Amino acid sequence: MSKKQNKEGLNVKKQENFSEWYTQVLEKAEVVDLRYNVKGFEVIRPWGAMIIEIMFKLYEEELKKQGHKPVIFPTLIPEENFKKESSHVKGFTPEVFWLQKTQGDNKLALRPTSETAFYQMYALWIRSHRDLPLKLYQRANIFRYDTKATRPLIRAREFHWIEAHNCFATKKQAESQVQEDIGMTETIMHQKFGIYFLAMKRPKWDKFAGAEYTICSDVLMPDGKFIQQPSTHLLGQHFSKAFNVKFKDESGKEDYVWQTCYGPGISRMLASVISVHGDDDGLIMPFCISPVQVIIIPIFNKENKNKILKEAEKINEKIKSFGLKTEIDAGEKRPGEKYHEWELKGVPFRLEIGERELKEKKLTLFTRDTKTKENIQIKNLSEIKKLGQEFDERLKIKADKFIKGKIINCETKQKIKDTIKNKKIARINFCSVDRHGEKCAEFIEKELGAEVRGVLANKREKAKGKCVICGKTAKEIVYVGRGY
RNA sequence: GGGGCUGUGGGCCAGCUUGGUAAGCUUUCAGGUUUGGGACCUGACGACCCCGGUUCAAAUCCGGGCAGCCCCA
Repeated sequence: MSKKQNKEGLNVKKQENFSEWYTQVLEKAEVVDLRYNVKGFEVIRPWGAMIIEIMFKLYEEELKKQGHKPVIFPTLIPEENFKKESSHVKGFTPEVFWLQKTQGDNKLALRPTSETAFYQMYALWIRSHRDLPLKLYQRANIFRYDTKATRPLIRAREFHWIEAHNCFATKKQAESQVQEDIGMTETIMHQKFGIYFLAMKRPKWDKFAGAEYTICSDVLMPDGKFIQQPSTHLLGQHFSKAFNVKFKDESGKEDYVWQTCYGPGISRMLASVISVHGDDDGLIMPFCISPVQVIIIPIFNKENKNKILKEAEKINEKIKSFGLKTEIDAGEKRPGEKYHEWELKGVPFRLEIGERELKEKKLTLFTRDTKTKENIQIKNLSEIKKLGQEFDERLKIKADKFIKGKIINCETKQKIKDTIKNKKIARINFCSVDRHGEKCAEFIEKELGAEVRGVLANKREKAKGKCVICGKTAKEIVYVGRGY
């Protein structure tokens, strides 16, 4: 290993070895520390935690805007709650972490998700149509004993998410909530964080345990694998019947509420932000979620140190006054080393201030994604806010392009196989996403090494012809890819 | 779930075949010198994943465990 490679920078290229790149960038940019000694659990370090905090905030602001209120539920759920909804208990029991301490005959679980905690309380809180709609969310960590290989942030056994649990008087209202949820994923994850997704209605055999249907946002990672991001579920009345969540309508008639739930996984979303935007020099944080939006690097020597630092402080205050997150790196390291560190951390803009800048009353501005340096007049510093928006727009456009040309229509099994091998997505005629298609899906998993991710949620695509797998009449067009 | 590989100072790793004083680079700390793209000099701190077995003697061989990575399902 050469001297250069021993330094703190990355020594693999994202394109050549994504797995290794991902692990390195997580640790070297100090997002997480992977040395914690429980499988599937990682320590999130300050840089990562600050990013996650901002992501939570943006998401929660949007939830509140859409009429949700926050709530905080206990981490423990008694076994009897799980058992109330039969498919839920079947789906989640294998993944539950059970506690050794029990409550009478009741085993206690670390929540893998909180439907069964929320809804017994909803039964107490909801009496009348006046109590509806009820839209609550919580910020929570949840625990799932995933039996697949774990990957930091991508597939962890603890993750940090938001879960929203909503109740309505009618199915129609519940269905429009599902649409609102997809819209929220678009507004926050795509428009703000720059992560492009396909809204996929999952096949019947792959829906959330206890739901009528599930719509997920599938994000394509640089290695050609899908990662499931926020999903929204139409729970219908399955849970409300199980937990006896009833209301009286205007005419005094009693009915079970219609429910939905929505789960944006923030830690997992961070995995996508890192993977989608990052490059061979490290992270590239979107301006709107970077804990430091502008890093100021003073360039000084013994003689002019005080003068330069004082000037840097002035600039810092000025940028702060525009409502931006900024910091001065006044340490004794040489400028070059500071440049590398902050580029590794993905800070969008760097301002350099030294003797030269002082003389000419301008600053040198480096932009992380384009790696360009330009001069900016001190009096024009307020422009940085606008530059930040342009920065995020560029990231988004670049990320959107990634999926272009990746969706391949496949008419034969061999072509599906080749498409998957080429890290692309197969779009195929498929017999059916209800029970009858499951055998074909199993074939695809076993023989072709990929998963049926579902049908497009918001675009009715008509299939013509035969199912590529079994040859029966195709009812649907489905998307097939590898998944995490 | 199946297979493969790996585990040595904070980080990257050599040593393991053939058992016998654990090497190097980097980081960190102290001092000096320096500061416009990963500087240099001097000195110091710091390690064999865990449990058991074989042996006069185990980083090394054997068994088990734990953790990580990769491939497959």
